[in-house]
Order: sequence, then C-alpha cells, then structure tokens
Amino acid sequence: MAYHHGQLRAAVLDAAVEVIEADGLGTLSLRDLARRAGVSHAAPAHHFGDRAGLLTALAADGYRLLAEALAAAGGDFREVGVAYVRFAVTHRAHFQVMFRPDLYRADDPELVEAQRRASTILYGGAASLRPDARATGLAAWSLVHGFATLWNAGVLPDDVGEDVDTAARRIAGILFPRGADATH
Amino acid sequence: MAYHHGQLRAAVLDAAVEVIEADGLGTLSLRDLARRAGVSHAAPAHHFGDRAGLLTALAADGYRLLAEALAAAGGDFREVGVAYVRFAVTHRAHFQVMFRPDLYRADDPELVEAQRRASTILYGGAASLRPDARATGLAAWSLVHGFATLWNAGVLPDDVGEDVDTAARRIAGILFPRGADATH
DNA sequence: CTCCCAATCTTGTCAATGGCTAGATCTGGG
DNA sequence: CCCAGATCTAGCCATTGACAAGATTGGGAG
Repeated sequence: MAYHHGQLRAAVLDAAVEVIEADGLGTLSLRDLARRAGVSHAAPAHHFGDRAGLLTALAADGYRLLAEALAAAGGDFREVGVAYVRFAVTHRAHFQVMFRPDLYRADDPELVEAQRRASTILYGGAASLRPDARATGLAAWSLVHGFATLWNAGVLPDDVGEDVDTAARRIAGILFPRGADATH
Repeated sequence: MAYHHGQLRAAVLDAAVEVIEADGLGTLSLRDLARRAGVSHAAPAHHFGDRAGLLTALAADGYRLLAEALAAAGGDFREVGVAYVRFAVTHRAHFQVMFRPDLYRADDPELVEAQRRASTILYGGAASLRPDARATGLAAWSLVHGFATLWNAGVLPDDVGEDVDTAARRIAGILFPRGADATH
C-alpha cells in the first residue's frame, strides 16, 4: 500500500471536516478516517497521538482560518461580526470543535497562538468604539456567537430567512443601529 | 439484586447530568450510568431505547426546566435574559444537550411540546417591546445564548468577573440601555 | 387466594472503537 | 551506498452500544 509521505495529516484533517459536517461529531472515528485515507487504523496516531490530538489540530486550523476571515472583513465593526457568523456557517466543523475545549488540549502552543491572533482582531475593533469598550466588545461577540450557534443548531424560527449574511447584518444592526465603524 | 421499580429512569438521568457536568459529554457511557445506578448494563435500554433516547429525555427535561426558570423571572425583559444565562450555567449538562439536536430525536413529541412552551415565554417579552419585535427578540436571544455558551466554554477573558448574573446583566444592558421592560 | 401477564431487569453475545506495542517499510542526507 | 529517523502496518486488549433471549417482580382478573 502506497505511503502518504506527509500528506496523511492533511488528508485525515480534511476527512474529519467532511465527516463532522455530514454526520456530526458523534460518529467521528479515527479508524473511519484512516479507512477513508486508505491507511491502516493506527496510522493517524503517529500524526495526532490520539483523538484529542486530532481535534486540537482541527481547532488550531479553525482559529487560523477565523483570524483570516475576520481580517479580510476590514475595519468596519459590524462587518467583522457578519464575517464571524459567515465563518461559523461555512466552517461548521471547525467552529463546533473550536468552542468545545473539553474535546482538545487547550494548552497546545500552536492553538493558543492562533487563538490569540483571532481574538486580537475580534477585539481590536471594539476597543476604540465606545467608552465601555470592554463590555461592548463582549456584547458584540456574544451576539454574533449566539446567532451563529443557534443558526447552526437549526433551532431558529423559519422566518429568519435563507441568507445568513443578511440575517446576521440585520441582527447586528440592532446592537449598532447607526452602522458605527471602528474609527468612532 | 434489588429491582428499581420505576426509579431507574430518574436515577439514570441524574447520573447522566452528574457525569456530563463532571467530565463532559464525550465520556458519557450508558454502561457507566448503569453501574452507577447499580443495575445491569442493559437495564437503561428498557427506559430509553438507546443513547439518543437518553439524550432526548435529557433535552426534554432541560426545556421544561428552562421554561420554569424563564417564567419565574417575571415580565422584565432583561431579567428573562439574565435567567436564561443563569439556567445555562447552573444546568450545564441540560443546556449543552438541548442545543445539539444531532444528538437526540428532535421530533420527539414530549420534547417538541416542552420546546414550544419555553420559546413562547422567551419570545413573549420581545413581541411587545419594539416595532421590529421579531428581530429584537432574535438579537436578545442570540446575545444571551452566545454569552452563556462562551461562559460555559470558558473562553471569555478573565476580567469578566466571577458572578455570572452581574456580568450577564451588564452585557444585556448594552442591548437595552434604559432598563426597558415588557410593558414598554 | 391463585394465576397470569406486562413491565422491568439480567445474562450473553457481537461488531466497532480507541489506544498501545512491536515490527516493517520508505526516504533523504552523509 | 547505507543507515537513521520518519512513517506506516499488524496484532492485541479493554470498553462500548446494540441486540436477543430469558429471569424476576408486582398487580389485576377471575
């Protein structure tokens, strides 16, 4: 059987994302991922150690991708929020794992670094927005995080609509009615 | 070995809550719950069918408890939000399961009914609050749900404080600065 | 009071999983 | 060319969820 030579790690991570988005975290099995990658059942262990190791890598990837997505949204505070929601919906697997620290090793250096970068971008906009910047940033984060979570869980009423961007922008507009931006 | 005669169902559910709050959903095992209840490994299956059945019952209990907690908060809209957060923090196990419909049978009649009651109370306050009541209710729900989720995940900054009620009230106050209540 | 039945619980079994160990195979640098 | 380390395989064990078949219990019909 042909060896993967360094591609295995990426192949397994890709397969994991696919499985989680299709059937949820519950049915995720290291052995199944190995089968999908065409390797023996113990091959992934070499790259990730154990299940927690795999999810740690997935979460770290997630925080890196989130940082990119938020940075690409520009300085407008509300658009950063919309980007946050869009990320959560288009990267369900990553998002799901990222906010369940009980599943991975939260003290992993790479992960901590990626986390720090993402939260810097997320809080950067809020810091210069209002006098009570800290609390405002928290409220904004809570708002978009909650909306994204509820959207992904599929428990929102039907009349929210189909387009998550539009819905998120409308909801965020209630917290910041005047379309406030980071340059106050 | 003495039979439980109807107590088993409650005993297993209690044990499940205990395990989830101690070690998370990942390590939850029907066999372990059976051991804790002092019965054979297949006894729980009679009451719940399978794992999804157990979690369905847990989620339904959760929605019932949530409805009670929200109702007890009175008509003040912000206090309902605070009660929502308090419930999420004091009933972590229930809350966690409730918003992961992939884990249980979302079409269970009892569960659907409990869900309906809870969401009626949650939305009841918002409906009479502003012209754009629907969107406002969604924003409020998103805000408190997100805050509770982030709090439980342990990813909030340290300076949020220790007391979740106080923190939640401060955050909710940003969406409703004037302490608005349901009687507008 | 007795007997039967439905609910409840037990025992036994099977495939699948995570994690471990020992060993095979490949690849690049000296 | 050759070896050291990285990568993967093969085999094993305890645990789990799910299922099937049988035992035990208590209450109601007669």
